[in-house]
Amino acid sequence: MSDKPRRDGGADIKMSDIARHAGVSPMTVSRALREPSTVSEKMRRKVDAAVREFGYLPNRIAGSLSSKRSNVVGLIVPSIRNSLYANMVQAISDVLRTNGFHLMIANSGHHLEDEEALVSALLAQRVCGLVLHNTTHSKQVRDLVAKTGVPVIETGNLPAEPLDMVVSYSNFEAARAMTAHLGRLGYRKIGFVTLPLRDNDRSEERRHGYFAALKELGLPADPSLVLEAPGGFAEGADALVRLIQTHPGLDACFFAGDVLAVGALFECQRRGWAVPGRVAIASFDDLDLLRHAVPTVTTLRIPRDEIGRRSAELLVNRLLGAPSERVRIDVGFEIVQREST
Amino acid sequence: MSDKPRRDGGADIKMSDIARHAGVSPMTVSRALREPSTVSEKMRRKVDAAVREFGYLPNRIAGSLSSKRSNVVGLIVPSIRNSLYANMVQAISDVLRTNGFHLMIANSGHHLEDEEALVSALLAQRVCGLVLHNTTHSKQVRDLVAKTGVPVIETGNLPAEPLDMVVSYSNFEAARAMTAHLGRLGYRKIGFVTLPLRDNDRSEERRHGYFAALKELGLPADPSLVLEAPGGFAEGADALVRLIQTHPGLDACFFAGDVLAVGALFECQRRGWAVPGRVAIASFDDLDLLRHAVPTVTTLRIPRDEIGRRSAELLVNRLLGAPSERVRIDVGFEIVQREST
DNA sequence: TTATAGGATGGTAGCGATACCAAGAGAATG
DNA sequence: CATTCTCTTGGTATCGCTACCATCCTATAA
Repeated sequence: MSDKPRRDGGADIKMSDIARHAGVSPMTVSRALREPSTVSEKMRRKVDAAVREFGYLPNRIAGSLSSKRSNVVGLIVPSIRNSLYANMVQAISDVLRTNGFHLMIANSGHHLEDEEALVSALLAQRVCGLVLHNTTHSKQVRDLVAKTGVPVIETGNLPAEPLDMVVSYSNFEAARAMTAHLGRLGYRKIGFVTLPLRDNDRSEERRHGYFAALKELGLPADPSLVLEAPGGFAEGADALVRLIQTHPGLDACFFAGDVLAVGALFECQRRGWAVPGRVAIASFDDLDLLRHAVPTVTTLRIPRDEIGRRSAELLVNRLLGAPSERVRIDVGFEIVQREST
Repeated sequence: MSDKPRRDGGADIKMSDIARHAGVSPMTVSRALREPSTVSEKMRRKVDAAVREFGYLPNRIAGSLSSKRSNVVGLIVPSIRNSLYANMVQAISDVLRTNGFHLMIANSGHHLEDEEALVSALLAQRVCGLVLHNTTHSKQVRDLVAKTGVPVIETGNLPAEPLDMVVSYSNFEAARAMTAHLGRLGYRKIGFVTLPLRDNDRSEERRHGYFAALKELGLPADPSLVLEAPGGFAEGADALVRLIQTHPGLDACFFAGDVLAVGALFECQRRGWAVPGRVAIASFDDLDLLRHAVPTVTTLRIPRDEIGRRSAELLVNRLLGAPSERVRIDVGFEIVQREST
């Protein structure tokens, strides 16, 4: 190939070329492509023919610059890997696509500084909207968002002071509800395993919810019943074993995050601990896995795809002209009682 | 609907504003931002100060149009939900990001027609490169790619006639190797459960691999030992039960796709079928889950993140000027023998 | 028939950056 | 001291499209 990396290939057909070959003005081509109804049948046919003949692809970059309008939404998630986010991303992607928008995705790895850099980068790309799976932001981010005025959806938690629109559930309420549920089932010594609390308001809220429920149940708040563990099968297993060693009377354990519960369940199978006979296990988030494991696992169903869908819908509506009003949607959650408790 | 959706907010600072406030020309600002080394220390400081003062964010859309260069890579996966792809996506995203590129993602839902529409849309956005998790394309797609000359990575299979660059493993070889492995372990009646074959060359290749291995093993090729199932726990369970009902002598089953094996394993636990005593179970793709299940599950390790990483690296190199040559990387696979076989 | 509205077209001027070339200022050379 | 070279800086012309306004034509009303 050539010296300079060229990426527009040989076929560099532009609108004016199509116009010339169709015997119309560039404006007519532009209109025929974007608002066909404003163009006469005859013109439209001429344009369509030329477009097809040359395989013309309008340059959306130029279009965006000229119209000051973009059709790309930016999304920042803590981790793309995590299947919970994946569900949400898929839902967002689907809604955007059916409305002619595209999705630019980035992952912050749970770091606030990274979020800052990514928000800047996405805004520099002039995305027309943002979805942030995170509700605690640096001042920089808040300023940027305020200054540019892009519509923003926050997700993953229900913040006290939202940037703009929010679609989420309450981590506090969810954790409290599950803990209370365990109490109602008669469990008295309930362990709590959480994802790392640092830089993660969601984990923090869940922990508060756990303690709030204990209080309501009239159970002692024993900090040594709380363990912090990075998400993962092995970590869940490990956490359960440690809890049982230090608290032989443990009769239930609530794993507030990602596959921890399943790891623990497998460990019980390995050690021959009956679930829920020896220890009951409850999880957070309705992974498919939990419904099929043996025994099936009690969990909190968070409607991740609904979150994605509604986020995208709100964004699209706003972009299509809906008034700029604060919206706060609590999608709620549901306790799914299964065999493990 | 308000009159005009504006998305550039109040703060609409452009390079010329920064230039004026810094007392330099726009070109100097542009250079100070992109190639600071070509600008004198003094100028750079003036520019930086002004940039910070106004919180200026360069407009990459304008930049791209002007330079005919974009820093966005397009990615099309069959499903964002699927955690296998998620691993790859994350790896791609990471590499791109450290090189200053962004990722636009779309999912085709396994439909070729959708791929076509998405490729067009991404090319209209003037992405500087494409990653396609699919190696069978419509003529339209092949033409588009050829005409625009964008660098393309294909992934997910090793095609006979690649579009451009390929990073993958051989589904045929992988399935053959696993089937042969089961044969070597002494299993004689080996079932095969595959994902839907329609529009999916990867599944098709796996099936061929299975039959090729049977032949090498001198085992009869019995089509009734092959079942097609959509991915999922329940589907895997169901498939195994049906196979065992129709073939009581079944001593092993190879699940060539997505969580099918785990679903089957759970079913065995429910029915009290010993694994591998009653039936051995082998899977495809090294989901974390398989390493932790009880029993642990024999599987094929496909280096999904390596695929993502190397894809992105190839793309970045090409974009940074590497010569345009066909590259075909076979990342291989590995049989992971565990307790289930 | 003339006036007038309204829909369909086209011309022109940007959008906000970068490429390319010209020019000025020093530094280095003979 | 003149001359050449290099390093910075700035001016100008796009990039490919769309907004906006002017124009033209046809249809309807008076």
